[in-house]
Amino acid sequence: MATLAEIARRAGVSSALVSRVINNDETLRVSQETRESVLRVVQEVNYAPNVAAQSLRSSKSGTIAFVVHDAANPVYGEILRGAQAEAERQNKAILLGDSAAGSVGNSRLAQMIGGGGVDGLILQAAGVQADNLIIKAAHKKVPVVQLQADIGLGGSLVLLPDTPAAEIATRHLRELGHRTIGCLATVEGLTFTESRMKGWQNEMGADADPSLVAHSAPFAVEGEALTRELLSRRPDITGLVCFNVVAAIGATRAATALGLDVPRDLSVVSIHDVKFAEDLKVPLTVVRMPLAEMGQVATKTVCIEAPELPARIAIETSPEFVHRQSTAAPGRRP
Amino acid sequence: MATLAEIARRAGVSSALVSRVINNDETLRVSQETRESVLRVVQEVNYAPNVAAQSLRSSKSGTIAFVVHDAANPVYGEILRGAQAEAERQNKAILLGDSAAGSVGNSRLAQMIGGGGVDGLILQAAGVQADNLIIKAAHKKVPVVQLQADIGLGGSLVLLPDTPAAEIATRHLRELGHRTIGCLATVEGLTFTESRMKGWQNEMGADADPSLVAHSAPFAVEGEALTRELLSRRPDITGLVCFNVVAAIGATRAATALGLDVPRDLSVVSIHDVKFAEDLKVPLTVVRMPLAEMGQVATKTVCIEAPELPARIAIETSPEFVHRQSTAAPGRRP
DNA sequence: AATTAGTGGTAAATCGCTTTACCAAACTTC
DNA sequence: GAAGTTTGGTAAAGCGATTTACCACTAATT
Repeated sequence: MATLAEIARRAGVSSALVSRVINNDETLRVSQETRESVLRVVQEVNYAPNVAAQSLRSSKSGTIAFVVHDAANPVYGEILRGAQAEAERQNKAILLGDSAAGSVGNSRLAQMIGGGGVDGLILQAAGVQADNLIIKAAHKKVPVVQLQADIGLGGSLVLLPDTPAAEIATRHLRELGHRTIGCLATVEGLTFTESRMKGWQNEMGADADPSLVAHSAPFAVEGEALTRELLSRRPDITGLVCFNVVAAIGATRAATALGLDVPRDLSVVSIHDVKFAEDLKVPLTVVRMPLAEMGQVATKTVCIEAPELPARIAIETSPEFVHRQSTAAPGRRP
Repeated sequence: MATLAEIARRAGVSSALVSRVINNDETLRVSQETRESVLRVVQEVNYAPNVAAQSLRSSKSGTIAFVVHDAANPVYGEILRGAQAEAERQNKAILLGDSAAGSVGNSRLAQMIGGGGVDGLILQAAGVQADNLIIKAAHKKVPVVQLQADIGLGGSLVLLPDTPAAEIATRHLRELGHRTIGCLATVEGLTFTESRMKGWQNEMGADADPSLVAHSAPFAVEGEALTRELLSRRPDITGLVCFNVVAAIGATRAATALGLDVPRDLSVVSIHDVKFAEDLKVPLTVVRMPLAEMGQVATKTVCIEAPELPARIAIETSPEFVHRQSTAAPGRRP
């Protein structure tokens, strides 16, 4: 692997000169021929600067960590896609951490976060308490952006239009004539859960009753179990707003298992879309969130070179309502 | 950010000593009290070694690059999960590259690969020609493992039990009584495509006719289009083996659009499973591949410290047949 | 002739960690 | 008491890139 010194030797100049030529140092005065001979050697040996050395010198790694609690979750895929695109623009590479795949805390990634090996940290920890060790590692060492929920890491918090999304979903059911609308929410206490709850409440008005609410982790089995419970508690429910599409799929399973037809007996609308929604037994009516944009904004934010990041960033892009066949007027087929 | 020197100063010793204490140098003779006072300071300042410096000194980055051409593809998610788990064991962090999300070639990731910033490269480029620049960057600088298809990068090639999987799928249809079985294959010429073709041929024997084969990229729309074409060419097809589950979903769309019932008029079996397969209109019968294991093996292989990696590694774990409702005897409902 | 101004570079110090080689001082041993 | 031996460390040389300060040499100006 070629080094600057090697090139300098071959070109018969100093390594300082080579570095300054390569980096287009404006203050450098160099003859055309010297410059060219340096560049020729650079080509010849296919030179690539050693990133560790650059990183050591500059205290910049060119890397940001993106930590989720389940990389296989389709929702994160889209956030990641947005993050990746923006990272490309910022000339950063993305280190992927999966807090479900193991304890991120004492992983290499944590070492890197603690040891100046990343320029920023984006953390998506919805539903699971963040790994304390990673928090500690990151503490004051690296810009942090939290996605969707404030789990006390400090740094920026990027939020989706959660309240509007829940309002859109709920309003849709109200407009179809539903009055008793259940709320299959996400994990209690998380920022986005509370914002979505507010959206549901806003539209439900006096009809918002605590017994209509269940909190589910974003897994199908849990969505199914909690929907069963919810429906046994409130058999009068005709519509259900789900805060997570994976839980919503569980909800349709529960309905089917209980002999209910979706949407005739139970309308289901969810936040977040899923691939192949059209191919499901019950194609879900959903409210799409600007997930890629969130990933993009988070990445951009974490790359800002500023003493203090903005505390909160709200993604303003409107959620997109997608009507499929899981919702209809009560008692009706679509 | 604390440095070794800082700790040394505080503890009143040399930084060499601190380093050797921290790294448990067996050859170091040190008094108990000195050791303890060093460790105390290390705790106090919450010391984390600078990874760039370590990396520069050791020529190891503790990082491996995992490059796919579409990180959102569910199939890769599982490979990635396996890779991540093994990376944890090897104490490596994973840099994720998405060759679809942008040109990996001149990205930071490519710089890192070329500049000693990664200890290994795992490349999944099925169906898309690999980015030449990344190939060049990696050339002879870093151990490379290719997944599923040899795209001329050298290094190791990790292969799934492709032929057995295709055999299992095809045999299943044969045993149900199908004779005219189409083959919705993946991109022609790729290693795994050819291996699966062989599996199909093995079971079809004399019935293997080239007109029964179509090659599709792993997208639903393309699977749909090619299935239409295939069925118009060979309307006598009663069973279809798909090499990719996403294309298989497209195939069921095509069948439905043509007024065919799956499985009564067309049985569909696919390689690879997908989440929520049970919730699809047509729950797909599939042959699951040991994807996580492939990710794990690839990671382990790329981490081997050896002059030469093994050229080929075959994953021997048997594919897992999962019978759902997309296959039945010709003319029958399940 | 002496000074100034420009041209075309270079030396050397960091960045922070690791490792090899070496060395005082204290303690044994003969 | 001279020669080893052990104990408990340290000095210094890198790893490779960047950057600041400085310098030799030529050409132009006074």
